[in-house]
Amino acid sequence: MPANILVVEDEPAIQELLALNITQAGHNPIRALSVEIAQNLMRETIPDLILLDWMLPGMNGLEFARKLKSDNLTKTIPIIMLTARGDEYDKVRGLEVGADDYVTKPFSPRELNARIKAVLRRRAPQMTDDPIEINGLRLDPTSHRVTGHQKIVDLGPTEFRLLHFFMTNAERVHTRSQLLDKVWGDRVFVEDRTVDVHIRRLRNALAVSGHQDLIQTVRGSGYRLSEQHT
Amino acid sequence: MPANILVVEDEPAIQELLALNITQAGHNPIRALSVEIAQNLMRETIPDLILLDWMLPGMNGLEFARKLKSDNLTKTIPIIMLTARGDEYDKVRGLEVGADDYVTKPFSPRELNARIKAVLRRRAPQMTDDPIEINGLRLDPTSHRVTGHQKIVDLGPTEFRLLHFFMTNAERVHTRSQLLDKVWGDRVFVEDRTVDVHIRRLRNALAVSGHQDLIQTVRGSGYRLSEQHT
DNA sequence: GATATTTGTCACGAATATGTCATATTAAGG
DNA sequence: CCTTAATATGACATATTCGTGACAAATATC
Repeated sequence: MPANILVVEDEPAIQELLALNITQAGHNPIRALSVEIAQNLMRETIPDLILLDWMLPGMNGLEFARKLKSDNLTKTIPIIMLTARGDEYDKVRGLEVGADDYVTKPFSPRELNARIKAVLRRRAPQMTDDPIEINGLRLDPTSHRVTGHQKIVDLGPTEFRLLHFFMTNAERVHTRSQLLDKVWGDRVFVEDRTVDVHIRRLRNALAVSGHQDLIQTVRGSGYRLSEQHT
Repeated sequence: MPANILVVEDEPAIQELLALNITQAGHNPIRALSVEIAQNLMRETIPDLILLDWMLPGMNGLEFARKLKSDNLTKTIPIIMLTARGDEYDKVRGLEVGADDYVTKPFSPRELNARIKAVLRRRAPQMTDDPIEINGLRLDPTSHRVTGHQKIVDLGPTEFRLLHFFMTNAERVHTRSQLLDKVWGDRVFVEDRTVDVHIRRLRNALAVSGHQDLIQTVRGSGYRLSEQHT
């Protein structure tokens, strides 16, 4: 599965190098010479990964990263930062704002590819055992409990898995087949429409705490869990 | 449950990086620039986990790890070692002396956090000999007695161990095989459904003090002891 | 060695969850 | 508006999971 990788780097030679590498790794590089260009490009395509140089003219990488991480739409996009060798200070700052990994310049193509691969492998946020809370709805995997506003939400196994998936991948539209893959498991053969029914059951159950509108229908595409009230 | 994590690393920049990461993961870093300092700090606080650099001035990491693992007081503390990239020799030696995991430098923050979490999760709440009381139900490991509301609850050996485990790991779901592992011991070959039967016997016995609902069924997953009513 | 207790397994009914369909409702485009 | 496609909903047959009582084997107790 080829991924769109946004490369934000002002030095053309290095950018060329990066793009070449990415192409060879079977992915699709999107080049931006500055943060401003990057922001424009992102209006068209939301990339799967961002390679971000830390030293940029104008708005610097740090600021850009912080901005990305504070926006719900983009906060889940992994960022790999490029730092000068031994620039530990940058690394620290980068981690502060939530960069996911870093590569020191001069980088070896091999290392870069390895890290890209590693990060992309985790593209779907791993379902951890940490409790998740969105909009007052709380899901705790270890106790297998869902609560919202002091009320206990009673869910069947499938609905629980479904909600769990939605909460770990919030703000993102999932098609029915994606949901079948991720929630049901890829070996089953069930109708797409079945998802609808489970969505309804989930919404129904969520009504006890007033969260029935949390899962939204995106006509023609699928479903999405979002905190923003449309 | 925040954990105290001792970071033994002589390079200040990297130490800073590690400490920041640990803080962001919700834990409490304790910094030591050398093994000697670490040993002093450990007189005050016994950490829950040790991040140990392998290349240290003075006494090296290997020696320190071996020392920790040979002392009864500290042998159970998990150790994650930091090795230089591809230094397979160190990895082998490290695992030999009982390190629990390793991370190669330069490490990705995400990977580090994942490993920290994994190691800490393995730290199962130890079954102590202290009496436990939940919801008016009291279990005393030393006298092997269970009482609830003045009534004595009569339990068979297996049911006692089962209840003991549930009470030390309350509010979380345990699958049948987890229970078989933890309560029966991991070498036995018993049917999953046997757990059901023992759960019923336990519930039955707990009925004399009105605690029959303390252990709840989580359909499709397992069982859970919880004070909160469904 | 006789008796009581504990333990694992099974069979079967009850409770619950699941997938599918038929039909109602809703949104989008002309 | 009206048409059409997409989604929501209720109902239902089926499948799955759980609770329960019974029972025989193993173990402990006297």
